[in-house]
Amino acid sequence: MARLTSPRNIPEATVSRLPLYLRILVEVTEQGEKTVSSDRLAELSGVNAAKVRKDLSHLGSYGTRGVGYDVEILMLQISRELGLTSDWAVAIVGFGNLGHALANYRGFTERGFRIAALFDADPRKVGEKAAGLSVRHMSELKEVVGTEGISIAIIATPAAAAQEVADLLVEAGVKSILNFAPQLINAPSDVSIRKVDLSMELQILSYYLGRTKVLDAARLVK
Amino acid sequence: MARLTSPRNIPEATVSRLPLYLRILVEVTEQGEKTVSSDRLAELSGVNAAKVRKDLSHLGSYGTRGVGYDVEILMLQISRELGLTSDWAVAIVGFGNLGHALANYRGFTERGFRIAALFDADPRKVGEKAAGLSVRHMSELKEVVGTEGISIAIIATPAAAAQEVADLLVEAGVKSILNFAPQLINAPSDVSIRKVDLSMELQILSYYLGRTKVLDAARLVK
DNA sequence: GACTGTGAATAGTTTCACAGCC
DNA sequence: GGCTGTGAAACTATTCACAGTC
Repeated sequence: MARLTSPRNIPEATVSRLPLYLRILVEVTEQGEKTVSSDRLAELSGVNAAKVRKDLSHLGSYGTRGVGYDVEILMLQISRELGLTSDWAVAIVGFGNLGHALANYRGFTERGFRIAALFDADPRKVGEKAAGLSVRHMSELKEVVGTEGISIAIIATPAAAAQEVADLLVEAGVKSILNFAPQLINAPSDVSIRKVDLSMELQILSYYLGRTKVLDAARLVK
Repeated sequence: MARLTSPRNIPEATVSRLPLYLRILVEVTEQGEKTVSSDRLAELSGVNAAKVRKDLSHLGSYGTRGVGYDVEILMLQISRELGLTSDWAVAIVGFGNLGHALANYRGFTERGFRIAALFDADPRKVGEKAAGLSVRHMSELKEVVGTEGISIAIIATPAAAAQEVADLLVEAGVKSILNFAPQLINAPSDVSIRKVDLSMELQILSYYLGRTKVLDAARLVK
């Protein structure tokens, strides 16, 4: 199925920054501040002020010239746009080190993502507990996705299992996948996939380390 | 210090894909294939073939028209460009769930990143063990960074501690930081920082979930 | 005939700069 | 005077399309 443009279409780059602004706004609220300027948001988020304004303009006009943005209203608008007005149920597949850590990660629940089920293919792990849940066997996946109303799944399996797991998830009706396995996942185009590859991040840092070294060397030669 | 352009300057977007190609090439080698075309690399990496070719052209001309790329040579060139020809020593700061999981993560060592030290500010965690290492107290950080030759640090602390930890790391001479704390980190411009915000990833997925819902609804109305 | 390397075209993103409003 | 909202300009990245090479 082809992806249609949504009613109000927000650029990808902007979407990926909205959660950041939301986090900052929560912090600002906790400080008791009622309004915030694009300059202040820029400072707190590490994003250029013009970019903040352009990003926020995609949500509509919720700022007041000369004053700034009403923090409360802006939070609401961003939450609404991101679909965070109700909580989402999340499943974690793969109960190794990473899956275990993610199950216990406070940040998810704090931001309205309820970890609703844990799965593993290894019968020895089935029944282990974390975050008040027992690990279930993969064979239960389809059923549990239905009963728990799971919309988002996190893949934290070894690379070799990732595609198979993704297929099962798609079959069960999951439309959003966050993939931690270092493995490309193919899925129908109506399924959103994001990936986090931890080793890749270090390898990218390694590149820039190299560049700095070259600079240092150049400086020494001078 | 201002960031200078490096000798052969590779676009950021390309740099961030080089580790991906490298991973694919390792897989291809294991299959015993000696050459690989941009089409095949595209298929295996989920990147468009023209983009693959343009990316690789930034390394120089290591392909052969009518044949493809020599897998061995290409791996070597990418490794060299990414500065992965020797292993890097990595420190993990923060020994909570996530820090613990990262310490045991096989992917890092498999790709040449040696976890060389673990730190935590909590005296009760000091002495705990993971991956053959004992957790050390933050007060030892500066010294250990020197003796272990640590170039890259991973911050896996709560948000509130992240900036302070980053300051200590910078003071100790660390030039690359991977930040898992949901908190902006400020550092001198010669320090590279990458961030991974797990909740943000789910929030972004939530946005696209919302879009699909709208589509489904639209279909139902029709 | 198969495949790379790359200019040219296109698309997407960021930044500037300022008119317009409070 | 302070600050938003936004066209226009600048930059970055992607994709096309094909000449050039093996």
